[in-house]
Amino acid sequence: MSTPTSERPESGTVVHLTSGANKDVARDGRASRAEKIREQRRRELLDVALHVFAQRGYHHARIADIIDAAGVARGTFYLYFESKNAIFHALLDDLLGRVRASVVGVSMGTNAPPVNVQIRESVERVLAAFVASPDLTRVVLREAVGLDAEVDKKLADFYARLHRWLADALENGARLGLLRVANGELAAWAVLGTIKQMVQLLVDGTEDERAQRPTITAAAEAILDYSMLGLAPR
Amino acid sequence: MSTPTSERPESGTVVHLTSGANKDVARDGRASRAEKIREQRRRELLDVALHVFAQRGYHHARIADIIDAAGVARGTFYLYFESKNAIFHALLDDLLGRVRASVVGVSMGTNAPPVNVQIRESVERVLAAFVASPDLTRVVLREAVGLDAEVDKKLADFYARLHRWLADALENGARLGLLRVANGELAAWAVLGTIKQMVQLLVDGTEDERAQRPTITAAAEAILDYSMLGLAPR
Amino acid sequence: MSTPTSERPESGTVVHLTSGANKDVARDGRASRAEKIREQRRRELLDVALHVFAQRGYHHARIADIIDAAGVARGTFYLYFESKNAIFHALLDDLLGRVRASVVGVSMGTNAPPVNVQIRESVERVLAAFVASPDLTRVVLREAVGLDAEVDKKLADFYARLHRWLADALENGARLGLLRVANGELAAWAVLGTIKQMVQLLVDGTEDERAQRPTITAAAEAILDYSMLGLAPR
Amino acid sequence: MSTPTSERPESGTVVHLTSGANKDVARDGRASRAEKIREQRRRELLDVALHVFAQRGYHHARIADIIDAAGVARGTFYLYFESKNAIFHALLDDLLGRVRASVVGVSMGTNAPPVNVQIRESVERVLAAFVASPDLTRVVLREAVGLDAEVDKKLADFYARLHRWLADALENGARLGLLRVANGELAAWAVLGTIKQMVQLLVDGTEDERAQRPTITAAAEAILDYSMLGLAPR
DNA sequence: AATGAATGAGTATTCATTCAT
DNA sequence: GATGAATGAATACTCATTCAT
Repeated sequence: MSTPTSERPESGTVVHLTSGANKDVARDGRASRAEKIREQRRRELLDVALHVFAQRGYHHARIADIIDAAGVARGTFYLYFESKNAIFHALLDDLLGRVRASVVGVSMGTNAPPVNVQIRESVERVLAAFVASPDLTRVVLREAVGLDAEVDKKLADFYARLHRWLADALENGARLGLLRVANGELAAWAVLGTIKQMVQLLVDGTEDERAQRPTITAAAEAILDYSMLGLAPR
Repeated sequence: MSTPTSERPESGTVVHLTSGANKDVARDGRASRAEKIREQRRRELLDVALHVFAQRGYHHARIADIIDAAGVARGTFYLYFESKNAIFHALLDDLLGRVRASVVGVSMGTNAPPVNVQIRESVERVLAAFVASPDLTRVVLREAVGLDAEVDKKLADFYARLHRWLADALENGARLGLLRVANGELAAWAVLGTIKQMVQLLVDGTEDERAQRPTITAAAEAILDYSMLGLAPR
Repeated sequence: MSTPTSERPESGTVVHLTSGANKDVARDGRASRAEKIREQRRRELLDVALHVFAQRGYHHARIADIIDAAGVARGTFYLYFESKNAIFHALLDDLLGRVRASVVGVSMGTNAPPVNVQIRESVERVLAAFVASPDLTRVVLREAVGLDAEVDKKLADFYARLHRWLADALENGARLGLLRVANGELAAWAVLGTIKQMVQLLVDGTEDERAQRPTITAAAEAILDYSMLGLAPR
Repeated sequence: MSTPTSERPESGTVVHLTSGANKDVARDGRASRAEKIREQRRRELLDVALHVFAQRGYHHARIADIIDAAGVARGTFYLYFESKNAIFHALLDDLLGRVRASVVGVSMGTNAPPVNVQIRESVERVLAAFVASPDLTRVVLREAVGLDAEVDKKLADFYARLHRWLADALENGARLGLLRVANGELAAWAVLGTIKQMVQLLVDGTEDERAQRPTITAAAEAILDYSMLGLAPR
């Protein structure tokens, strides 16, 4: 296997489980090892595929590119993924799952941090989840739309969920007198649009543009400043 | 030729006029007639292609689909467009051009309308330019990203231009004390993100979602309300 | 196009129709010519495919073999036949159709030839229909069974039809006192088995076996002698 | 291992005997046990393969189908059979061998049963040999022809042998004045065709056709009646 | 002996584009 | 201009077989 991009930090997160008490695990250390190797290869293929998709785009990426880069035989690819489409879905699920996990509700407990701080952190977390895998984010943002019905549905669901979360948050804020919201649904879409644009900014850009890219913190700051205070002088 | 969707308002304007008396156009009536017919066919092909792209997506759309729907021979297609890619570019240019044209600077003349009115109208015009061709907008938004380097460049330029326009406007507003702008560039991206999202909202959506779609005016209203006033109570 | 086997005598039989009065045919001599060329190519491909199937067997025959032998581009093949399977079906239909057409009922008219003569001629005609295209017969007999469900059905129908014809014939003969038939259905199968074996004999065989192959007449003779008189002395 | 069809009567005869006391077989009890187990597995694989071939046909049958059904690892298959082709050959040899064994010459001894009885029994034995393994017979009849050169040769030899046997029998019969034979060779082929057709009848057929299938005795009866007496009234 | 992960040769089919008529 | 038959490059996927453990 060659060494591909491997931008994914959580590549190994799933593996380190067998460390504690493992009396019954002795049973099939063999099996578990095989499992580990299998998982590694899967990750390798995912990483390589991501790289290839990023370079050539989904449609121009050939299975041959992936297996060549991974140093794996043709059939091996299909041992791990059903199809070219399937590996894209795996990548997509990966990103969407991670972003979803980064979204948490605002806690209203007495010793909870101030609401505005919570919100800022929430936004930062979401941005960070995307930016942690810029290639993946770029690939998903660029290639996923219109790929196939299932992908479309996944994306629609994903955005609908984010939208729901935002709309609920806005409504809560309004109820508490913290926010002034005319049309919660539309406003939530507006916020989502802002966030999406910032993600793109954080992740896209040619070489030289990348230099003047905002930091995650700056981007979150901008989102909140813009969303909360608006552009009109106060 | 069959009769396709033809969502484009200017689509039919040139059409079926040349039948009557054309004596005085003797100069080059022949040539001009041919020219007109040619233009008509071109439009027809564009309309049909848009329809096909909207139905099946760019990648799944076959030239055969287009010529079948247009009732035109295979070779004829290539008399009007260099390639499948070229007709997409034509469609893309069409939309981007129209939107670009809808963007006008804010006039500072003494008898010009109030600035906020001008801005509102500007935003509405942009939204309207997209919404005038919802299929086309949807196709461009869904299929254009990542299609090929040239398309990418066109889109990047287009958005960069919109961004520039917004950034300048914000800067002007700030200079005049009309706007409170911390980071003009970022803020402009934020506004652009909001607009893009609203366009998508106006143009996307399943059948039942379409019912609760905002009107252009409401969308523009939401954009301005959100952008100007922000969500925090004033 | 190269020159393949072309064992098929009726290759041109479908074409010679436009000879008589053709006032209205003037309309589209172009179209009819195109039609003719098309039909020729189709035949050419069928002939070549038969040759290839005969050489390598259906499963080992590659489309590449066929188009190489036909001197035709890959796509051209699919202009004429939907798939490799489809061209086999066309071949199969060809043979079965021809054999079916060779089967005629026995005429009972007063000035009709004697029944036994009619039967002999009928059997000879069937044998001749097979033997006229020995390669095709061999291919169908060798490759068709178990190829796919549809082929199986066609063959089953074909044999069922032959069986029906024989069974009816036997029954008629029995009614007229010309035949002694214990179990008409079984007897018909027995006759069919005899015929099939003879067809195989006429069509199969290695080079040197081919020398001692019976003639069609001898084979028909044998079939009738055996079927009618049996092996026991009379 | 799973439990497959196992239509073969001798399939289980060798099985599960070796569990009890095997002290006195100390010589090579180990080896013989291993041998027995091996043989058992081989049979199991043959049975399963036959089942799979019967269901999907040789070409559509995958090794995966066989090992899945047999509950055996991939490599294990190749410990018992060289290839997919090899297991088919084993099956084929099985059937042909059994049928060959069922063919015995007519005894002319003084206290031998009457010749006609012997013949009838011979035919019945052959039919029974086929019908004892209807699936296998069907598979061999459907899939073997045209599979590969070696299979073809085996079948040709097999039929040639049957033909020889029949031809000799006819000749003998003729010499003894028991039979009236014009062309012994051809007549033998005719009889063989009749037999083959009856075997097919006995073994083939859809569910409802199976009901009206003749018994072996009836089929043998039909063969002899038809072959000996012919269809013409005596 | 048994396992099953890995291999890689093999191929039917699609479809954008061309060009002779 | 218009036609549509012909082209052929391009590629995902299957599955029998191998071999290290």
